[in-house]
Amino acid sequence: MDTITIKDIARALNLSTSTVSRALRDSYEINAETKRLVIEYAERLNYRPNPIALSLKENRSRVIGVIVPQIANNFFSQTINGIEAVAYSRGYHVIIFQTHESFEREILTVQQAVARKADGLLISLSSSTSDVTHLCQLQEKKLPIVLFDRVSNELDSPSVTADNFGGAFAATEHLIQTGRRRIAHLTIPPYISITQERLAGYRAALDKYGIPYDESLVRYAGFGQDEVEPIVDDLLRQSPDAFFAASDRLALGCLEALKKRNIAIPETVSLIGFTNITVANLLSPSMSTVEQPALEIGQLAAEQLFNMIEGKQKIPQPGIIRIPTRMVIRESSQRSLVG
Amino acid sequence: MDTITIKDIARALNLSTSTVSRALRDSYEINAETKRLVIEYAERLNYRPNPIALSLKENRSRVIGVIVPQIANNFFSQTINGIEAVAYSRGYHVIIFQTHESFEREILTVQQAVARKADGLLISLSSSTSDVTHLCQLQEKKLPIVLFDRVSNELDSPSVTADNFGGAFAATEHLIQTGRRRIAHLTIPPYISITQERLAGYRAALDKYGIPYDESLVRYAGFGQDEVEPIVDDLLRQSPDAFFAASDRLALGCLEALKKRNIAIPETVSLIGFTNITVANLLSPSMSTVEQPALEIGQLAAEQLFNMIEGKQKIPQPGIIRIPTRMVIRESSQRSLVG
DNA sequence: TTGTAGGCGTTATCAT
DNA sequence: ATGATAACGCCTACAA
Repeated sequence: MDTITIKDIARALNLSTSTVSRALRDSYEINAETKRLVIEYAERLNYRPNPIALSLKENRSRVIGVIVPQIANNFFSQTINGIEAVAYSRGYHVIIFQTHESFEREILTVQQAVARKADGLLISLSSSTSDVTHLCQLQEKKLPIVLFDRVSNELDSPSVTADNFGGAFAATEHLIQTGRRRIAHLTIPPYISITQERLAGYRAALDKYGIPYDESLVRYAGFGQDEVEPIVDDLLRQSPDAFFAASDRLALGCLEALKKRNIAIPETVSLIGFTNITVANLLSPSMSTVEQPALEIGQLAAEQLFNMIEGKQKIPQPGIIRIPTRMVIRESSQRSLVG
Repeated sequence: MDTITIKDIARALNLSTSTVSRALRDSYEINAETKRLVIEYAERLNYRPNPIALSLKENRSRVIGVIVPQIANNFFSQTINGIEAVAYSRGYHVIIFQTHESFEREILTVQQAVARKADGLLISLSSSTSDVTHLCQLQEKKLPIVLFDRVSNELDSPSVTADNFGGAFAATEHLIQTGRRRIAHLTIPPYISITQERLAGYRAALDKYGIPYDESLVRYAGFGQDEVEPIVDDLLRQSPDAFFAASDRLALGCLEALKKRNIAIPETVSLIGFTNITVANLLSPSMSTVEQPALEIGQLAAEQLFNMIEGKQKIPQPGIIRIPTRMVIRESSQRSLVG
């Protein structure tokens, strides 16, 4: 791999490496003619500074690390899109890591990012992460960290999520207002912040309408292939008159299971995740959704991070920014489950 | 960022950096006691070798670059999953770049990957890439490159795709066998290999059944938001009795447009892309699909790449590996468009 | 068995 | 205006 270096240019032009370096960085104290010569030659040979050498020297990489549980997930891939757009506009590159919902891999992954001298980290916590000391330590070492989506208040960092509470509240309220009382809540593992927030929104809505909270209507599902179906069966035994699923995957799994059992669904609300409105519109039976602003979350999180990285003067305000969700109501024609 | 280096260990233990280095790499020519001491100390301080320094020294990075048009795309995100799994198991890391379907960004992106000393590249070409000399040049410099999904025979590299011809043939044949004769083909930009292959499969099936190829039934759509609808309208004017869409996105766009116009669909086949079978199963109107083995494509492509990177001895067989697709037939109840 | 020196590509400091 | 030198963290040939 015959990469051309500053040395090559220096040799060819009978200059010292320092002169070449200065010429390329357009230093003022350099002869205009020399400068022209160097720049021309560099261009002709398509010289590119070695980012690795620069990283070693400057102890930074112009790379930010993005750590997500899964890439193959509509929400996260759209978030990454937003992050990448912002990073790109600032001349940074993005390196993406997956934790596969494993705490151990999250730790390894964070170590890797740090070892590779990422200038900052954007993290969405794995579902098995309850302890964030590994992140606290980095923060003490002044590494800029921003959490998004799955956040933690154990960590004093800026965080960006959707308004999960509000979205869940609206979804549940809608179901109540259309006559449902026994609303099943199918949700993701309990540790994650979004689960808690969505559950709280659900409970608050029940509260508001004087409907008692019934624990037997709430079920947590992991990320396994065949976990959803038995849980739906289980919930059906509680004779619910509506389903409120906390994610795309669960909502789809739920629909699938119900269809299989030939159960007509009055209305199912999938909270959070149906960024892909196109799909939701075409689903049968139809399903109302709460749309999550994935792109915006990514952009805003990235902007927060760059504020920390570049404007070191500003003290990062460690607080959670919540971006409003948007509810899309799709009425289904049947209501057979309604009491 | 108080990262601990080999120097720190040397100073603390009153040794030279070389001794420490050797001890850590478990060199045979080192005193067992010294070795123990060093390793223990390193562990206690949680020492991690600086990959950047290593990259600079060894002129390689243990990172492979993956270049895709879009991350936020079911197919690509699943492919990346497969790639990552293989890379991870070999101790490599993956850095992902998006070209956003732009030739210019593909070039920039490839340069970046090279500058960052990626040990190899996995590329799915952008839809606006017709010229691959930028890749040929790298190949001459011995950089291992493997193409996947969107390949090119201008480049003598191992390539991995789905059996697009076979999939399209099967899809079209199925439509013919169920009585259709005027099968509209809604497809992606013409430059890309997969478009050509799918079109060829479509034509071959028509041929087999003596149906003349009608150019007015074929339309290419770009990746813009609102491109699909007018094209579908256009196609409808040709009074087709079936649709064969060449991607997830187009198939969904097509369904959406038809639904909006209250047009009953006898059957639409979306070729290639519905990795997300769950969604396809729930769609209304239902739609047969050709499933693409995204994960396997990623894995196989990565394996090819590692063969080139590690077993430099083996001459990479520059040929296209085609992984079979799987067709899932979902019969729709209505057939109103059928002549 | 251990230490010294040089180099990977670049820039900053200090000469000249 | 330009050059020599050292340093970033690591490894390795060579010396001791």
